Amino acid sequence: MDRDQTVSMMETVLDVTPAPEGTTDKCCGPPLNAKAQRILAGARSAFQELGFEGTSVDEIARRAGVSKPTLYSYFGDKQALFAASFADQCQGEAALALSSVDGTSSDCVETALRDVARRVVAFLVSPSAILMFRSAVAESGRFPALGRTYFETGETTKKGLIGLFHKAIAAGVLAIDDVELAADQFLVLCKVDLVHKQLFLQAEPPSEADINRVAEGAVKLFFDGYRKRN
Amino acid sequence: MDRDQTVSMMETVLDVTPAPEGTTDKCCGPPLNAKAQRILAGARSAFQELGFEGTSVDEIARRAGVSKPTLYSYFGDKQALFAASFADQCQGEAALALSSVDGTSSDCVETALRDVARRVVAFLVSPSAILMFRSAVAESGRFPALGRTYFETGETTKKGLIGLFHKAIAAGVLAIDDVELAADQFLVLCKVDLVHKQLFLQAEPPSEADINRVAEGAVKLFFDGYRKRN
DNA sequence: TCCTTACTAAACCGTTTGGTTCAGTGGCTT
DNA sequence: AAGCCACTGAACCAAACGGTTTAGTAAGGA
Repeated sequence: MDRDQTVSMMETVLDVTPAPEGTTDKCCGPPLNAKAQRILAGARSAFQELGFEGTSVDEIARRAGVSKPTLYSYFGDKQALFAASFADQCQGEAALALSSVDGTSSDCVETALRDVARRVVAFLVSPSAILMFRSAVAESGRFPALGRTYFETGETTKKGLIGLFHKAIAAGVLAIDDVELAADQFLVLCKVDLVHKQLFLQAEPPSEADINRVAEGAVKLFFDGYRKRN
Repeated sequence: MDRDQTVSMMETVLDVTPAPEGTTDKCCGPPLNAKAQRILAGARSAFQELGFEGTSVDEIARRAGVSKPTLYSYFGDKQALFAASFADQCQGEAALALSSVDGTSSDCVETALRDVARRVVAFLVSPSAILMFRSAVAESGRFPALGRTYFETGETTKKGLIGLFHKAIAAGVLAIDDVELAADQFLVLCKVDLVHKQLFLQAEPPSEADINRVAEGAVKLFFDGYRKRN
């Protein structure tokens, strides 16, 4: 009867902790919040495949193997679940992306760069990165916060790359006046062709030869332009 | 359950001619099919803003200023309307994109290239290009035909660019062994930074200075790498 | 005058949506 | 034993969906 106290229910916490204090796990509770993780995983897979509007909450519950009320007890509504699932995904991918640029294996700059390029290309064309890019592009128009989250993820990768550049500049190997621009250029050069094909044609994942061709081309162009001359 | 009989739906007629035999236009019929155009325009704006699943047919009818039955008499169902609106959009943008690369104003290759780069960058960051990219990325996962259409649109632009390169190679100004790769590189270099920012942050359209910075950077890097030496 | 043609607003149909409620269950602790 | 707990499945709700039907209108040609 008193139908409309719906208002105060809407600011859900996003704070995923309605979980049991003592987790019901057998022992020392390896997945600190297993149910929430399963829900997030189900949500991610559904949202990636069907988009926000195309995904029903029932479908998510089905994929997560969880009842709908449980789902709603963890995440207040569909939007909150979407935001949480995307943030979770971003966090995972960010670590992966960063690992692509911070493992400077060689002391020869060109070799190190080639190494980085190969890893970056391989990362960018990976199914998970493609799916995530697609989600970000698709939904950030209506959910600006999501776009910002994704953008920041990319920025940290860029910062890592800029760190590399500064080292090479200090060593007198590279000469770059606009490092921001250079980093952006390096990264887009790693996207050449393959990402596009993965995105619009559903090409099968590129071969190592494809990856090498692009990485090689990127490094060559980049190094030709930014190598310190004489 | 029966979620995916989407396949054969996309090659719908696309042929917009359920219009009256003798068009009811006053005279020689200036807009050969004005109603269909209005519907397409309404559909485009709605789909771009809300996505396929997020857009209701009622909303399209409202934007087009047309009744729902009329809409259904022109385009059989929502998917057909979506396909038609996207194809229409692609056609428009393709012409615009191509015009960016085929107006070789100068006989100095570097100047001509700089000119092309500026036009390509300006095109890529234009609101319509951004919106279209977003649509293509968002929906091509579920509607592969759409992805292919968009990809082909990009390919024609690339072909135009490659034509330019061949002329410059013949003139002994550029030295390129893999022109496909070079064209891809040139185009992605024109996307640096600005497109990303436009896509994920809803930045206001970049200034001419921004565009020049990117175009300049692209040409410099490209020309450094592919200029014929000695 | 009457018929046809293109269109409209509005009601309608069956289904699905996001979200809630509820009765009940298995495992824990005390 | 009793109570608590997170959880489930199914039913339920109002709203919105894609799509169709209906009744009616304005214009043109005979």
